[in-house]
Amino acid sequence: MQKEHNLSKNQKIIFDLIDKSREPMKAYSILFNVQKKGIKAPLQVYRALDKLVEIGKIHKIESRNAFIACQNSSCQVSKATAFSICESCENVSEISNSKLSKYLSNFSDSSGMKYSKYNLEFFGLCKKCKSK
Amino acid sequence: MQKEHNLSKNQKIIFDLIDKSREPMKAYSILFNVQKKGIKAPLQVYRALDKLVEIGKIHKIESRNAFIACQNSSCQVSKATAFSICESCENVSEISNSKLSKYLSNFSDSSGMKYSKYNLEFFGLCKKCKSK
DNA sequence: TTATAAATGTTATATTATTACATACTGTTA
DNA sequence: TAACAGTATGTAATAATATAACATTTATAA
Repeated sequence: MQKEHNLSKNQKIIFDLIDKSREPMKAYSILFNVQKKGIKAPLQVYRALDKLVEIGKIHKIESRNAFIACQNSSCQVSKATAFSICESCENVSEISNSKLSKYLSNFSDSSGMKYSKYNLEFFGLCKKCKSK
Repeated sequence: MQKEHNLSKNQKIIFDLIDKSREPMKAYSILFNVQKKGIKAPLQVYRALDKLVEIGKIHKIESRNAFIACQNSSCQVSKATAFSICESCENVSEISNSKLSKYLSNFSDSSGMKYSKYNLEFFGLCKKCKSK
């Protein structure tokens, strides 16, 4: 199970904002949105984001420099993430597919490298955009 | 087969530099290295990088904002990329594993999304760093 | 309670990437 | 070859993303 983390004040403000958002949020858009709550500087945002990523409450979409709340109540998600990204509407969702995650978590090759984490991003067109 | 592209002057300068590098290169490090060749501005670098990525001669390592030359002579690689990244020495290499690429290229789920591209980044410790 | 780790606040700055606009080159085809 | 379209280049300015450095405060636990 995921360890229960007591979020600090800033962490909670920022997590709640991201969690409510239907789309990935960028750091400076987060900053803009929390300024009325007293969070004034980029570093305050980035520190909270770093922590939230570390404990798996949010994920960074690397190709977009944006953050979404974890959709997955199960454990280990911060070490094994997969997303689908629509290149037209930019909708992003977390893929929760146990076969996929099992396959990738168990992946090993001849390089002698020990993999402890992965991030996978699929790109394409979502149902809506496909039919346009 | 991969279409043969005649690289332009800037594209060639920048590709050659990246191709010779044993590690992923960042845009501004590339800029610094090609200034003696007359490429003076970030935009000149980014334009060449964009094109080189588009035609699959290089790949962007999203989690590192860095670029490496494609190690794969086969086609389609720019649409189906996988890398292993050592979190200690930051060594990055392209994974060429046909089972993995087949599995991911054929991946589909119930979302109704049509996937046309993916990027996968594995993290861990390489052989050398593991034994330290 | 005292020490330690974690979080916060603040200023400044570094790094990564794009906009906007003008010009030049390359290849095609009329 | 002239005209065109598409691609590439040059340049300046600026936007967007992220971190360094330092001082202080709060939470946790020994």
